[in-house]
Amino acid sequence: MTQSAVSFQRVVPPSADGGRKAALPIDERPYHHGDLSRALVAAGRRILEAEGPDALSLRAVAREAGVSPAAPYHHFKDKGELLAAVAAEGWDELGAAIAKARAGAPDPAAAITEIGVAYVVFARRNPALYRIMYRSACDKETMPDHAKAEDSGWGHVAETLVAGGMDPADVQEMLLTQIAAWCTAHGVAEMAGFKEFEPVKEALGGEEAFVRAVLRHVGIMSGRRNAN
Amino acid sequence: MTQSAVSFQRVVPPSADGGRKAALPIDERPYHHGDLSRALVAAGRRILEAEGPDALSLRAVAREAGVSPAAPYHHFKDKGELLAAVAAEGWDELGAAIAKARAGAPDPAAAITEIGVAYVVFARRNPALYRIMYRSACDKETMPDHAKAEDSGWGHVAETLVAGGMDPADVQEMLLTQIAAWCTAHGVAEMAGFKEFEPVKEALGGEEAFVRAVLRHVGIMSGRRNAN
DNA sequence: GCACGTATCTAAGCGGTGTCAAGATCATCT
DNA sequence: AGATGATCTTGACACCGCTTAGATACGTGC
Repeated sequence: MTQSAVSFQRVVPPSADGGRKAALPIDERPYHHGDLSRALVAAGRRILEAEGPDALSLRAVAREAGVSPAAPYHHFKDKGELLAAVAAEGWDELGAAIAKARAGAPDPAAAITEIGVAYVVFARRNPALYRIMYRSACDKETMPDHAKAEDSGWGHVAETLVAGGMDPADVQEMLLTQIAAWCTAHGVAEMAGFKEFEPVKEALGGEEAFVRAVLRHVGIMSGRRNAN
Repeated sequence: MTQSAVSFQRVVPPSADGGRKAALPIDERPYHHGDLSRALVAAGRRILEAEGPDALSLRAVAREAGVSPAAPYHHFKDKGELLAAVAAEGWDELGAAIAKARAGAPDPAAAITEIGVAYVVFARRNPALYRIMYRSACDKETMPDHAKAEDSGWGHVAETLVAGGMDPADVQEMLLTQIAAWCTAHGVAEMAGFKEFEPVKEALGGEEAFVRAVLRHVGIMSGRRNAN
């Protein structure tokens, strides 16, 4: 494409406001968005944070992106695929948070706990996003691709277990440990907000301390061995 | 009320077919149902089992019960309240399954594992119901009343821990242990179907053995103590 | 520099949903 | 018998996911 034909929809670069164009006067709105799929995902996350997962409709996302209700169908097969794209972003960010937590831990045993804490903290800070993330996974009964990639939570747990002395050839033991760790983190993530636990949280000095206590209580890789 | 005024809508007792009346000729259908709220919950469970949680709409429930779309609003404030009623039934049944599993265990340590297995088995056999159960709990960030009642999962875990020697006065330790157990069971319940775990399940001889292995791996109350 | 194919978007509409307001019907109490 | 309150229906509204048909703009080939 020649530079002479610079298209006017780039006057406001799409990344500047996350793809929102609804504020523009109608006749200044370009027919082609330019980067709609990314803008739709961004709009989805905004709605998610502002109004919760139940408000996340395809039409609302299109509205937020300043586009007709049918436009998203040219970028996503259906609503589920859009949600999966939003969820994928979440899994990536969760993976990054976990990597950071692991890097800051002094030894593998501590790393396992810190990974769990980072997991729960992420889920508690982004509850709507976390629900979307898990819903698409549970529906398909598969771990999301972004969650089992190398630089993801799952991978970091595996590496940490090996660093802590576990034999990577013992696939069964590795898997059982990873599953146990993952399940506990997921459970804590979904239940940590329950009002019944407020007293304990206060006694321990806040929710993060509470989470740490629960995870340590389970004690994945804390030196104990199983009676089997 | 006098017995002389026996109402004709009792000709077919509501429990006989679970409240379904759609099969009756239209002009034989009584204007008043007689036991609609119970029938609606029963209809909800039928739809849940037959078509999954996404098909569980208020209108579908009303249809299944042979009643107009607005009728449920005279018995439930909104859709959420109907779902909560369905969920409550689920929590009761889960409590019963847990009680049974606990009763069949030789000692407290085994009981904890069996309780967990019963929990996961229930969730895996009634996946749609289980999702409804947890959704209404997570939305309100409270344990469902039916789940924390005396003869419920939560109560049975507590009693088992005490029977195993834990000091009930140590509220914090009790709660942390219960939470850890509950979280693990919930996590396993939601992830046990993941395709990635198929090999391990086969190696262990089925899904129930797999669940047992994971739960034992966490080892709530299996004689080990925490490094804390 | 222009035409054409294709990607992108809009408009209109279908059947479905949750929810509400108004009216019909029935059980019961006086 | 008449009034009252509970229960159910009818009809409507706004929103939803999704489809089809047509409009528009981009970029490539000439």
